[in-house]
Amino acid sequence: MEQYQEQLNGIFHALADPTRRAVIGRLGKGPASISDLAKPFDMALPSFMKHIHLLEDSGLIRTAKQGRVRTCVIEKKQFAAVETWLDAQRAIWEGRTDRLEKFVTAIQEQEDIK
Amino acid sequence: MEQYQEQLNGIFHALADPTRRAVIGRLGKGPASISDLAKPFDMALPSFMKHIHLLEDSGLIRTAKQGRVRTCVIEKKQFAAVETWLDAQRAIWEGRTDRLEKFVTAIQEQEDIK
DNA sequence: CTGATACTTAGCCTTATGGAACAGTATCAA
DNA sequence: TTGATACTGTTCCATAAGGCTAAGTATCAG
Repeated sequence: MEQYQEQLNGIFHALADPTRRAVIGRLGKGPASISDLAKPFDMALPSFMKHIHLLEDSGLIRTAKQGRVRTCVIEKKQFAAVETWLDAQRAIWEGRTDRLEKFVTAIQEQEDIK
Repeated sequence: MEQYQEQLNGIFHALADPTRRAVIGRLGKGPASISDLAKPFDMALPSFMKHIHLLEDSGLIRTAKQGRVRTCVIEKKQFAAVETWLDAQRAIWEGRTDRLEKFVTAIQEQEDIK
């Protein structure tokens, strides 16, 4: 539960940068290598790599190296955390008291205490 | 369009902090004053205010002062931007070529160039 | 084996973030 | 009118974020 919060921190932070959102957009069309991904950006490779690392740490993408090429893939499952959070908010707005809301208000309470 | 990107920067950044998400969660239940909102957090008021300002700048909440009390309200409409972006990503994943995707790939292209 | 390619590592720099303290200002309540 | 309440403004601090260059490593192509 606390872990869910940290997951959200990472995901939202990752999505807060336009470069990283663009990478997500690109990877939505299929896997790509680092240099392919980096091409459209006017940025030194090491700088770009930081974005990739951050995306990977957030769980939004996965990467693997084959020979000298690192290939990146989108991790669609991870986006569910955002969906869940949004749904949770709507549940609160609508005063719903179903299982989803209970799950969420529990988290919310945890958060409030902390 | 460029504006949409900056909106997303602000929103995602705002949501990347657990204190701010907790405030959103609380405001989902109804309006509240600054000090009511701040109560659950072990944080000096000026520090807390920064979160409020940031949330307000992102458009996720609105605030107004009456006498000495500033009341905060959630701005549900603003969450639509996140929804739109998520839908857009799914549209890309699914290779959809409807209007939504066209809108989004246009944005994506813009982003890629920049 | 040698050069080019594709990252990686390491360090540096500037600005932003998230926290603090402390001192104000402006209501409201008595 | 005086004290408490509810912010607000200012300044400071440590760390993280996002960029850079320069140098290093590890394939792969010839």
